[in-house]
Amino acid sequence: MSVRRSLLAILDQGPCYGYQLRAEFDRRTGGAWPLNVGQIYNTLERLERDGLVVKGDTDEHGHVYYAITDAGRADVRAWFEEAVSRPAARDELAVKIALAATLPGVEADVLVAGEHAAARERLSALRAQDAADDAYGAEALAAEIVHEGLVAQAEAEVAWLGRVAARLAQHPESTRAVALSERRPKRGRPARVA
Amino acid sequence: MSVRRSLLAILDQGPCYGYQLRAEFDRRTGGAWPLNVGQIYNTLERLERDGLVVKGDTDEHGHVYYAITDAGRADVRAWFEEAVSRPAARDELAVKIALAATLPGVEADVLVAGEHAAARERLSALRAQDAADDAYGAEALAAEIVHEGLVAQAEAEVAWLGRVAARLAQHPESTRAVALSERRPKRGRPARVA
DNA sequence: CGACACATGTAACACGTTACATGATTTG
DNA sequence: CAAATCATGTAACGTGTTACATGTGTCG
Repeated sequence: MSVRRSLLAILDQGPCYGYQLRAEFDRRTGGAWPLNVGQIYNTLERLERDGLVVKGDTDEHGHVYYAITDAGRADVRAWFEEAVSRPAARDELAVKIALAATLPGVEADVLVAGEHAAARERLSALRAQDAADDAYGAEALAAEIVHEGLVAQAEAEVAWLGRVAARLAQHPESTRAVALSERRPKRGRPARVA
Repeated sequence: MSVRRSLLAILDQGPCYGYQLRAEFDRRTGGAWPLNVGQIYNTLERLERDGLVVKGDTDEHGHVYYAITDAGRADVRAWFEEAVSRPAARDELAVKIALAATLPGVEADVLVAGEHAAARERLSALRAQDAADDAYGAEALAAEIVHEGLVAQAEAEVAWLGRVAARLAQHPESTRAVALSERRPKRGRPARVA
């Protein structure tokens, strides 16, 4: 949903053609998450199908411009007005760690140590690189915002993994991993209620 | 990729039937990210198609068991051995904030304030709830690990959004938002190189 | 000329997600 | 009995992602 909404938000500034959209997206998000061009055209087709943009004419250079519609504008406004829903997606790392800690036969401590090291390395790499590479003004601001976000997330991850490692060290595997449950219809956690 | 791998990791403990897999996944991930049952059967089909599991016979209760194959075991081992790739996905919040900060006409300060408030609320809610509800032993451990991860992430998000808000307050919109670029083939960021 | 960036597009696929249909069994 | 849970499955869809085909223009 992120790419789709982003393209729409950019188109809210005025008609754009495909390649231009990628450039705009890239410079406005600091170049993290590079976007495959093919996806732009794909997404534009779907946006048109849904009535959020319309395909305009081709200009003298052969550029095919797309323009946002009223419905599209409404969608953008809604996106910017509502807060994003969190935690949106299953976090692969969290899921993996949780499973590793509870599945017998998995060396959770080793696994966590590995992830911890990897996280620390990512953090170092992030800190080493200058956020505002060659950018100026607003583009530099965007790059810095994104960069700071990535750093904050990496820091949190490192701290969390450290705590997990400590926790696991206290519990021997035999008291932490648990085999598959036998059928136990009512026992165990009751059904989730809203 | 997270669900698929998780189911495979559970099946590595022994044959399971669909409903059982959901229960195992749920209790081993602390009940965050509840999993739709339909998805289990879906995923099992795809895993079988890829030769990572095989569909076994039906037992006396009508339960259809699936068993992992050697290829499946190799896949699980690889998952547990390699560190997850990060930052994996485009972070919707980061993308949204970055775009809001650079697109003219978007009240980025208001938007960030809203997200900041929402993030603080999420953090409060997380802190209010007891991680290990009614769980015991290993299941409680899993729930706590996941819970701590969510808290750490929420804390990082709150701190980051606070910094972003401060940053935006220093820059008036006129110096931060930037209109769509005119065609500038060579100027601007050079093409990404590996 | 040859390489490369610019530019548009198509086709296929992966994973995740939900809605729905169906039936057996349990339990208040 | 009725409602809820257990259980299996199907069909459809959404976004994201990649690989590929194709052509123009530019520059060393």
